[in-house]
Amino acid sequence: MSQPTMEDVARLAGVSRALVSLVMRDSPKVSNHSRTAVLDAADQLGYRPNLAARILASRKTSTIGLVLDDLHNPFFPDIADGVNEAAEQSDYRLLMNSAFLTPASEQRAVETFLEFRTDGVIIVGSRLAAGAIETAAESVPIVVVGRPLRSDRVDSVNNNETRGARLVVDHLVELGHGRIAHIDGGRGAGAAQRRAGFVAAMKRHGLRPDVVSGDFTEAGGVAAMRELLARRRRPTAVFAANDLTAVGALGCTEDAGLSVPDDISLVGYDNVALAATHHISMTTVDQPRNEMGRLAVATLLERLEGSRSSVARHVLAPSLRIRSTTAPPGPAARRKRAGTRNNPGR
Amino acid sequence: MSQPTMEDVARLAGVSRALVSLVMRDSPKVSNHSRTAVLDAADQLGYRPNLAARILASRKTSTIGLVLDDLHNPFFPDIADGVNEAAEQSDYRLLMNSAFLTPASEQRAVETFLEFRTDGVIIVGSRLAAGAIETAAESVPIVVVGRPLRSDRVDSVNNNETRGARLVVDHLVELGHGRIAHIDGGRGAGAAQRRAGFVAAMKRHGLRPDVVSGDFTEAGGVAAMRELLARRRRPTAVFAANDLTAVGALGCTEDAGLSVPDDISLVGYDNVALAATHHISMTTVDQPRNEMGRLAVATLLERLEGSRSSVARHVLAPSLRIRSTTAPPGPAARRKRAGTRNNPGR
DNA sequence: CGCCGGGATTAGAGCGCTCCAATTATCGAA
DNA sequence: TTCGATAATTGGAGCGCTCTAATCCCGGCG
Repeated sequence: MSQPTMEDVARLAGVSRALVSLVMRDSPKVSNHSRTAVLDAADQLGYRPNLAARILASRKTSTIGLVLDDLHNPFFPDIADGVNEAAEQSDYRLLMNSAFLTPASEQRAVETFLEFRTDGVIIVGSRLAAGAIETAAESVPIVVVGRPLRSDRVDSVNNNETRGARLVVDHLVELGHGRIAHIDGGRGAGAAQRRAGFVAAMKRHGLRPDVVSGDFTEAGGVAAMRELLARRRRPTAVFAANDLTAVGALGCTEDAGLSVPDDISLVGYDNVALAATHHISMTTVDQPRNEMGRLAVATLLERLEGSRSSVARHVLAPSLRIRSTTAPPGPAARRKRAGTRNNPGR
Repeated sequence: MSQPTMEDVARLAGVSRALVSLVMRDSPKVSNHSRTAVLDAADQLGYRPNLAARILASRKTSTIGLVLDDLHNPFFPDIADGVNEAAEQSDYRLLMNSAFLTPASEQRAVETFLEFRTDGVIIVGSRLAAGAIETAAESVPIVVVGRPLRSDRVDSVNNNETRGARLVVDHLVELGHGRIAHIDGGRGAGAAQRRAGFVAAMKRHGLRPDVVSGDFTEAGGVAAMRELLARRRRPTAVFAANDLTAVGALGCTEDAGLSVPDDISLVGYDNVALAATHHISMTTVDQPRNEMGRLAVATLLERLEGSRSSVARHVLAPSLRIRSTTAPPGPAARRKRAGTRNNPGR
């Protein structure tokens, strides 16, 4: 299990260690003859460069670290896809870590990357205190995705949360809803902005904003919905902070023998693939996740290549996707729509 | 951005580099006095040990690498949770990578860990050729999860695929189904065994096994189901290779105006959280994913601590979860059940 | 009062690689 | 044939840490 080193390869190939190093890095200034000799020897020994040594000597890792808040939320893998695609086209290798929904885990993940001295770090859906991110950014360029952040040192990529929330409220109000509740994302990234956007939009319409707390998970959606349904006066529409929460709320509502959207309209956020399936067909707000991932990498590379030193704050436009979980409220509306909606039958 | 080194800390604290090293590793043989001095100095400088240097000098990374085939399939995050929990209780740090469903990406991910010299690697749902895994295992202990493998050097953790498939077929046959199709997982991990299990079980019942190809993705499920529905004689039941595929098939079936389970019964595999939601309520085969993740770590640690040198092949028992997507076939059965099934209404 | 033992500390030799300056080989031109 | 230039190769000095062996320090003991 003890691995061969460059020294071993050099000896076998009958050249110097430095030459082997050049070959391993595809330097053009190596004769074909010695190149093949080295490559053969390396192959024969099963040689593989030692990353740690390489990093130590070269003082760069050619690696970017990606921290995802929650792998169970499809939003994150979607971003990861974008990040991966962009990273593949660069010379950087990707290393990931999950925050498993807790700040402590996230901190640990980031810390690992800092110790590793990755060239850059992308944090998606950070739950860290702004100060902690700021501090980390002192030692490595960081791009935060999906977490609005006003910092003049940390780059960020977001969608316009306020606007997204407004799109939802406007849509529901237009349908005739007045009692609209919001299941928020608690301390999750972007939750505060979505909540604020909801409150502002409601007030704009002269409506009373009603917020119950959630946590961006499906279970959280179930719990919050249960609470809402238990009320004397139920809301006629519910805006969940993300699709995962909305799916939980959907299941809970049906469990209670109510129908969506006949009894209650439901809106999510993110436009995760699941929401788009015929079976769920959730009205939601789309965030261009793949693009956000790619943009995060591009933003990071600008820093790494030194082509930008000022802070970058990208804010992409969200868009409403109207599907089958929203409809006008009340029995009248329900009757009016009878027979016109597709009904999966399950 | 240039980081302080141990040397800097030592100088500031007025001690030697070696002492700082001891403090950083919580050695007990350091006086309280110098410990605080060092810690203060480190803090003041914002010192963070350099992982690369540390690894190089100590010849161990205290890191285990985790490679997941597809983040979009909740099966993998579930396993990751188990792995994380177990890793947290050990002294090993976790580093992840996604294979993004392609062998090439997976190979790259594994390669990164090999160069990094992680102490061990856990590959979940590997698509690599057995030979490639075997080769990699020459330089680092590897545990493969969710991919049956006969190797006398690579440890593995699996559920009994054959048995899982049999549970499904038996259940469907018991309900009265005869025309049962299987949407397989193509080249995905474990797909071959599930397929074989399906074929064997069908034959045992004297039925003709009908297999169409899928790829463990939702899109694959949609495509395969479309093909099945287009047939002159549709199957009365479909066994999808995993839940993701089943969800795709479900949506597709409903799109076609058919009802599950009235027109077609549907079974998945994995028992992913999504399948358990009231809204989907999918009959499926449960794999103890969290436990599998933990077991993978335990298995790896045994190797690392040298308490086992023989190969370990854990095979856990799958179990059937009967929910609302399976029912007896045919119009008669349908009539019989009229009004008895819960109907979400959407 | 010198010596001993053990805890605390330190010097120094690497770990496997990159990078730079320096050396050697190669080759055409004068 | 010689020289300069260019190409190819090499030695050696680190990169920032760990680890072993050696040293230091100090109180207690004979």
